Amino acid sequence: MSTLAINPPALGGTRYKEVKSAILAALSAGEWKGGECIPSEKRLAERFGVSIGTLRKAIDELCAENILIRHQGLGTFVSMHQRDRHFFRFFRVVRRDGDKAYPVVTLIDFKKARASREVAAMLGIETGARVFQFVNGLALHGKTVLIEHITVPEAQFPALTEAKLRNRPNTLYNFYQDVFGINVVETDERVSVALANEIESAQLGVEVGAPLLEIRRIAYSYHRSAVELRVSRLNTDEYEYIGARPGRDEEK
Amino acid sequence: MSTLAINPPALGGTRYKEVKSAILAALSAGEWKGGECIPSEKRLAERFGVSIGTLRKAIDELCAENILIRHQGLGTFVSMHQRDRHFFRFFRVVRRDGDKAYPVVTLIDFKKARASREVAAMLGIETGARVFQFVNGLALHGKTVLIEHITVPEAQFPALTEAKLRNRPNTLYNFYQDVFGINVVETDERVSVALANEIESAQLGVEVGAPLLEIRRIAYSYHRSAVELRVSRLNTDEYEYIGARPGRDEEK
DNA sequence: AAGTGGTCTAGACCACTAC
DNA sequence: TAGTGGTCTAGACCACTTA
Repeated sequence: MSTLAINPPALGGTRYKEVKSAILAALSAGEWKGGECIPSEKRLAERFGVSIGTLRKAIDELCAENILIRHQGLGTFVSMHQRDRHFFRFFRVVRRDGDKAYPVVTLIDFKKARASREVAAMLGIETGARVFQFVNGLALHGKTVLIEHITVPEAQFPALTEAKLRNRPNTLYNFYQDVFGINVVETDERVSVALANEIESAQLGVEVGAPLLEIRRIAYSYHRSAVELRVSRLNTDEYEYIGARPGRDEEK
Repeated sequence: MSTLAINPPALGGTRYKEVKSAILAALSAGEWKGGECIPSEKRLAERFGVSIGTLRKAIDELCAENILIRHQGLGTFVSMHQRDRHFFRFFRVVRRDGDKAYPVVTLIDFKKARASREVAAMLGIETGARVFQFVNGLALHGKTVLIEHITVPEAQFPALTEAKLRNRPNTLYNFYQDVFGINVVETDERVSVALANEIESAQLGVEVGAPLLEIRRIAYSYHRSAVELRVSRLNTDEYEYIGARPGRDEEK
């Protein structure tokens, strides 16, 4: 049907913004899934009743936001952020000499819980809502240097189990995408200093009270809806956090 | 003359990339200075012998990189990153509740020195080259929470003096732009944990050995030429560092 | 009213990928 | 060879700014 046809620059302001919203809506609705190819520019232009140039401008923005990926001669695909080199877009820890390595992840703990007021506020859910909480240890070059405390809402991750988590073949965000249809496209991170507790001390091989880098991350899906809360603690003896690159506009 | 005219997709690959390079070259040459208006799109299109659409694509990318800023009805301007809201593109410290405040800067120390091997490597200059080193204390909400150790090459900052530094009206990067014609357009930052020394202890009001967040920044001008090295130490009792926002592509 | 950038069109031709 | 996205054109009209 043409319920998806676009009207004159009504609500969104401009045609290409309307087209962009329509594509985003189709993505949210699951019309095209992670890694799949969306229709050709020509077909989409016809579907939305705009010229190719306008359609391209909409897709340009979605590509700039890493929501879509173009491949010349192949088509335009729904981004799978977590594969290959894209991995380091979200994993921002490197050795002091700049060497980037893939971490070996170990699941340390897994449990069901209820969202505290703070957690609920950050995830945009109700206080007391059911959540899963799990803890990962990440090893780089054979040594555990990072502990992650992850919280996700049960509502968005139905039937998540420790076994599924342990047996996932890919990265965590890839797992979210494949199993739950959740696409992490953006994160906010705040960094500060914290002191190692007993558990971290044991896992990281540092003394209790040793200073660690604490990274608090909220991960978002398409319409900036929060899907995951993650508090990580990093031993910065040999590794560092890659900070900002204000190449693009970030605040407005 | 038409030495600036563009040839068929020769070296750079595509027309708009050539145009982009030509504009970047004109900027480096100082043809248009910080804050100034560059010629209209129509005029530039004629000058480079391309259509408006192609010229716009070149400028689109330069705007995306925050090198130019468009103002509808007014013109396109050479970006002054450090003014107003743009300030927080480079100043990535906020109170834990998210409140953003402008820091009050105090010059604590200023001296001439020679570049060590490490500093020289990071700044892309020769070991032993003359540099200026100065130290700032930054206060937020009336309390000093950040100490910056800044190193700049004398070659690029001729006749920099303590007095000039102290009397600058604007932000530091604005000062670089106005006085030395140096445009900071990009930075790399690495974050780790460090322990307060005596000086930091006194300035920040923490104990010697208290854990601080250390941010090491290299600031770059147009062609990714390094212009400043800055090591900052932050007391994260009440403030945090704003980390990555992988909304855009950063590594390739 | 004049000048600017912002949007949009309806094509053309090229480069790349797959078959 | 057919289909895809990538580049480029030569305009039109709109929205905004300044005067």
